[in-house]
Amino acid sequence: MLDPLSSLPGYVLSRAAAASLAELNRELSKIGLRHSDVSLLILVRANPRLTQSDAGKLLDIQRANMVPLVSRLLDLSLITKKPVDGRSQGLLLTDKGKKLLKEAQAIVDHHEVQLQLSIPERLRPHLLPILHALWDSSRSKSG
Amino acid sequence: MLDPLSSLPGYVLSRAAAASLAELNRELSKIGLRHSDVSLLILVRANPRLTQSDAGKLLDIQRANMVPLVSRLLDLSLITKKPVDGRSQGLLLTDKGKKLLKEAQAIVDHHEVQLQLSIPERLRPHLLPILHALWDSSRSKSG
DNA sequence: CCACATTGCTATTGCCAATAGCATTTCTTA
DNA sequence: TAAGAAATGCTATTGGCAATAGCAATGTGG
Repeated sequence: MLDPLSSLPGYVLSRAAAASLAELNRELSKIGLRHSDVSLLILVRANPRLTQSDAGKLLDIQRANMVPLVSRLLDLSLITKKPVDGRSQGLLLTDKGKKLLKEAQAIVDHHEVQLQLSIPERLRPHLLPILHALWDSSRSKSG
Repeated sequence: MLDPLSSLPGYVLSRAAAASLAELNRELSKIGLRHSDVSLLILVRANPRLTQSDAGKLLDIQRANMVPLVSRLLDLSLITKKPVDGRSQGLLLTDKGKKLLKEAQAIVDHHEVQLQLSIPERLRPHLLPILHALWDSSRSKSG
């Protein structure tokens, strides 16, 4: 059966990303989180009092779509909000959030290592540069 | 603002794929198609009388989710069904489908070329091998 | 002060994947 | 060949996530 799609980098890129994300989500579901939760938690840990809007900019998630994501983490008591001014609220990890993030981080780390190991050693140094090049170029067309 | 995510290959992979797909869909929307439509059309062109189930296997789309996809292309008169046996039906491109696919192919080709050009020439030969390595490993975990 | 931008939000829509279950048809094999 | 197993196409539903339009409250700069 002919598969003309597998010679198209764009197609393979999408398939690889989808499969990788699905695998990560499978692992993360064991601790009740999704990849989007973890990316936000990691961001808030690195940037305490980060604004919901600014987080959205870094994650390329629109303000409107940040609402249910943040709400979920609030409901789970993984983060809190502290008013920065009258309209903005800085996000902070709770102790529970910090603790759960450590577990999530272990899962993510393992996932990332597996990703690295999955490609031939010879090609490994080129992985991140190539991905960043792809990312940057696509980004410049939309943002 | 710290962005600890951009050093994670898995994260960058997802972001790159999402951005690339969004860009492709933007272009394809001009001719009323989506990337999933085009991938199926390309597959049917390469494998006339391909079964809906087999197409799903190649595209990694479950049988249930193939239904609305195929229905849409039928409604648009881009494909037809010809019974293969009592339960299976082979998919075929209509003349209209062939014509529209040519336009889609031009868009896809341009997209793929841009993708290639977006990364430094030195890294270009490594693109497809790396993506395939990522795809294969993720695939082996789920399929 | 006033026009403008920003923040967080509601509400809706669309795309796509996942699951469970069903009727029909085909294949297997005992 | 009859019976059980598998395959095919489908319905119906759910969940995750992105995109859009619009709103009230708040902040900012001329």
